Amino acid sequence: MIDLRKMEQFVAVAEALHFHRAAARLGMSQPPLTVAMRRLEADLGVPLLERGDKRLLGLTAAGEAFLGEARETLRQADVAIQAARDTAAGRLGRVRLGYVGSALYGRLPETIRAFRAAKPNVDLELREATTAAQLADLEEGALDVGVVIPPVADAAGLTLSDFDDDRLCIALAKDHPLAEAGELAVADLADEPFILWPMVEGRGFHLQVVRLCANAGFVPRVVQEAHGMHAVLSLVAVGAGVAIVPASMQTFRQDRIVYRPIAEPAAAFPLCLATLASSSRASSPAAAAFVELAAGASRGGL
Amino acid sequence: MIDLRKMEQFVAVAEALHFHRAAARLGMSQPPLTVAMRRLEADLGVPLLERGDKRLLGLTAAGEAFLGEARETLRQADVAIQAARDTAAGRLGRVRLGYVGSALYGRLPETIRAFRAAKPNVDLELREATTAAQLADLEEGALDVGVVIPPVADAAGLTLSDFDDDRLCIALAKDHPLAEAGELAVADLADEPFILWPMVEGRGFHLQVVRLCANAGFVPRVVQEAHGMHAVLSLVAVGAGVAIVPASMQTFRQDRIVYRPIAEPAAAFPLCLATLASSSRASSPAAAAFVELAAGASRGGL
DNA sequence: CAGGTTTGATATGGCGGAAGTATCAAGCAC
DNA sequence: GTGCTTGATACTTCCGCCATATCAAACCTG
Repeated sequence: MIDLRKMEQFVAVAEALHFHRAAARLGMSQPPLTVAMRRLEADLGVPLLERGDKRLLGLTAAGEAFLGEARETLRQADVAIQAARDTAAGRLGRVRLGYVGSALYGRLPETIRAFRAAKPNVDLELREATTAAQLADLEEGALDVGVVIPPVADAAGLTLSDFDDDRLCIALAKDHPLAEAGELAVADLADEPFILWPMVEGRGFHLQVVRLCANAGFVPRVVQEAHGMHAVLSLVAVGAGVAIVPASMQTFRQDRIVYRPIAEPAAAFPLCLATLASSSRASSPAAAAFVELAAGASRGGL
Repeated sequence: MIDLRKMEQFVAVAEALHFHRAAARLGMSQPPLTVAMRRLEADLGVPLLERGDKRLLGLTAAGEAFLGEARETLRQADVAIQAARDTAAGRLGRVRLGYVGSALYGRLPETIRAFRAAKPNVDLELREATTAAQLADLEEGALDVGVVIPPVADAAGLTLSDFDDDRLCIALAKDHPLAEAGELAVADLADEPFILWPMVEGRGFHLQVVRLCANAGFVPRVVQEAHGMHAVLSLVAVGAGVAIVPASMQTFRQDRIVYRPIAEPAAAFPLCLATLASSSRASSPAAAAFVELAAGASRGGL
């Protein structure tokens, strides 16, 4: 019989293309894995692995086809188990929500609060991660909903919906020469020292700022990287440089900082909700409810 | 471990709400089924069945939730198995088929139609390309099957098989002086104005014609290039010149055109199917099926 | 209420599958 | 060649599943 265990083993072998490493990942030894794969092939009546002389070369076409469907089967089996446990525990569901760090300064916190209030029995798991990591997790079924920074190459069956439509603005020390101006263009900052948060933490936002400067014809001279938006603003306050931040940061008022809007249309800073097309349909009604609530709030303004 | 067998058993029990009948349906006896269900519940850590005093009353909420997802899991597992088998049998998959432009005027279209009808679940991707480009793509694994013009230097492990055995013929305006002749030699055309399709579109065919003329001792005087075989024939029809075309074009009868066979053996215009030797074996059964169908039809005449 | 029927639970033995250890065989690197 | 890598094979052990046999409780029937 072809059971989930064999599928799991096959997926490991197919991914590692190496019996020994696959066995290690499965926490077993190599010989039974070899035997299991031969047996799986025998049960299917179809070769899945292409064996060169004493070395795995790759998957056959059938192997490729089986790999994808087996992954889906394992994911679905997990859904079944979770569904039973969640229901028994009185939970109506679970939403694993990923978000890029910069989303915390927009309307995401309010949305989270609203969802928790509307569905107190749904587990909302929060995970900060980059856009790329979230998309990967979504495809693996490790995430239900992601708050990501577009553009997103829709490799797999991802569904996107607008979530937040923030803009970027410029944060300056109050006594900065440019602080008097009404509206600034990004180009005005060409010679200013920049404070930016590091590439590793919030890659999408980092790129957004760099791209905005590139459009204005210069490369920002970064004098300081700061972890976290509040650290960035603290450095701006002490006059270390200027920063480009989400406009929603203006809610954090501080005497020594002034915010100036950015004229360029390129200063738009939208966020999208991404879900796996198949996931929102069947396997997670709770996730669908989250997306719906977020979209509804979006239409209703804030 | 929770495997597919237990899910299958649970579905049977949940549907029958009766251990004996469920066991009968599963082709097993009742006692192990009872044990299996207890074990399933223990593994999940959740009761699924509501037991009245010595009688199954129904499912718990968790049981209901699990039932649906378990059914889906079983369905998906079946999809995985079928996908592997169908792919191996060539019923499912993808064939990337390259062809030289002139192949479109032979039996390729009919072959494509027959294959699509025979294997509706196989993606047949069509790409027009020169012989050289196809051979390169085949070696890179970017193409599964190519319809090419021989001769082909079998650099790598390419497998060739005869596909089409057309001949070239001469197309003349009906009132052309040579139209009365029975069979013509290419040399008879030495002083005629030629209509040819351009080098860029159908390089192999272009060369074939030029070579044929060179064998007959002259260089064709090309008065007009026309994109596409039908454009060529239209120009022939209005008396702009003569053309050498695949004999299969004779199926496009037109009052103002006559076709004449060419005596020379060099007027053969064969096409071959090329596949990567290793590919036809394992990595693409669908491609192998295409080749087989093409070869079978070839043997069967038509 | 007695006795049989229905329905599920329990006990035990056999069989098969899966994992482990040990070992082998073939290719590859130095 | 020597040693390493990588997969295949042999054999043993152990665990889980299934079947038969049996039990226990509830239900039905006269």
